[in-house]
Amino acid sequence: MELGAVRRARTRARVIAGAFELFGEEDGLHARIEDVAQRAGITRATFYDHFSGMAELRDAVTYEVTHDFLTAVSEALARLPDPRERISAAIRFYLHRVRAVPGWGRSLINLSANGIIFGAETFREAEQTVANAIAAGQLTITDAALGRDAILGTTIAAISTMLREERGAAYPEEIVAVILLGLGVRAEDAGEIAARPLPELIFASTE
Amino acid sequence: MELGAVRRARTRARVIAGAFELFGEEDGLHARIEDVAQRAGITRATFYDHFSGMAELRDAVTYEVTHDFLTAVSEALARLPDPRERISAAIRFYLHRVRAVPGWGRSLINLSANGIIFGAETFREAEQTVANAIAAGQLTITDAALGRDAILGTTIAAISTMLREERGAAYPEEIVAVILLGLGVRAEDAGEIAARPLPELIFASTE
DNA sequence: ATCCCAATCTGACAAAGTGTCAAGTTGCGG
DNA sequence: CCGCAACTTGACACTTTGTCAGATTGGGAT
Repeated sequence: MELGAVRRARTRARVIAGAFELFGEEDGLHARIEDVAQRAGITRATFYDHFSGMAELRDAVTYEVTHDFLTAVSEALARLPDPRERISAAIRFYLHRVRAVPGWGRSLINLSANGIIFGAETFREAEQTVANAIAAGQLTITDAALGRDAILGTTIAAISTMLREERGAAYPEEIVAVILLGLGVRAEDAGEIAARPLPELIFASTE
Repeated sequence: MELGAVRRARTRARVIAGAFELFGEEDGLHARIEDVAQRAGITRATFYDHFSGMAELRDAVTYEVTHDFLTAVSEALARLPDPRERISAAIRFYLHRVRAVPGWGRSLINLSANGIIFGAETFREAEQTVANAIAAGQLTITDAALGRDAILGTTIAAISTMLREERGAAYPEEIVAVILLGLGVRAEDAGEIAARPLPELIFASTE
């Protein structure tokens, strides 16, 4: 191990964890470097020893906060043979997590500079899954980008709604049913798929 | 007329028009007060004589830029008896305008602090229209907020996509068909409604 | 135990942007 | 062509960002 590397890593982790909290609070958009440093118990100078500025911090927090979740989701989805069920499960994982950890959702929304919560990776994955479902003849639409827009757009709107107003516990399943139906899944299948038990989600312990 | 009011109004209009241009450009998010003032051909001091700051300017531009369009849309929709067709036409008005005037779409996206392009007014209208369609027995969903999320979320994703990648001229109609189908419009109706000729859109001449 | 060196702290600085103000100039409306 | 409001000029205080030199601290190798 490099000299002082553990201390450095610990500090970095404290900064990211603190910033994540901050971004998830009311008015988290307007957090200043000073606030972030104070929350982490360090000085501004030290902050700049770890990050070049706010943009880099945002990227780091985004990565740290989504990476475990995203890989866990990816792995869980990989075990589902039906593309339609993969779509369903992905959306429900997101929405259930937002329901369970509202600060996570708020942080995500605040982190996204211009409303695009989902990174390029998620973007491509969603489109790919839709393409697979199309290839399997499960959908009536023929444009994967169209399906991706419906999925991600509706999901982010649902997240925003769940954070703003009280929605029932069944909201994620209802959202999924509407999306699947829109993509052309047969009506009698859409509801059933949306209600299937979710596979277990195992997070990599970064401890 | 008050003393000097016309000059004042003209200056204000120049500021708003210039800021609108600026917001629609690449990197329009980071426009400074100085830039806005320069574009309008005035000094910073004069800017502050009209607006308290960036937030108020953003509000003013948002209002100015959407109000005519929104009222025109509202009026055009009012003449459509079928709630499903009102949903369809509203979405298509937005998407076609973005296609015709990309700067308008970029400005809207940049103006929205956190991705919520649509103001509270539009929010309520969308939900109300969905509620009407539900009451008319045209949809299978029963939750108007759900329909609103699907409509607005998918629409904003589609706008974002149209500004980023090249999409065919038929994209708006395809988007509408997916949304209507998702809400539970019968498959044979969804496509037909999405393709109906749009009513004329008459803007109030603010000249 | 203790020594080394990277990590952190202290305190200061320059630069950029915001918001305000007083005093002077300009141009529209009567 | 007069008066008043709109605008300009030039300056200032304040906040936030980003950097830096020098002092201090703490983890890990010996």
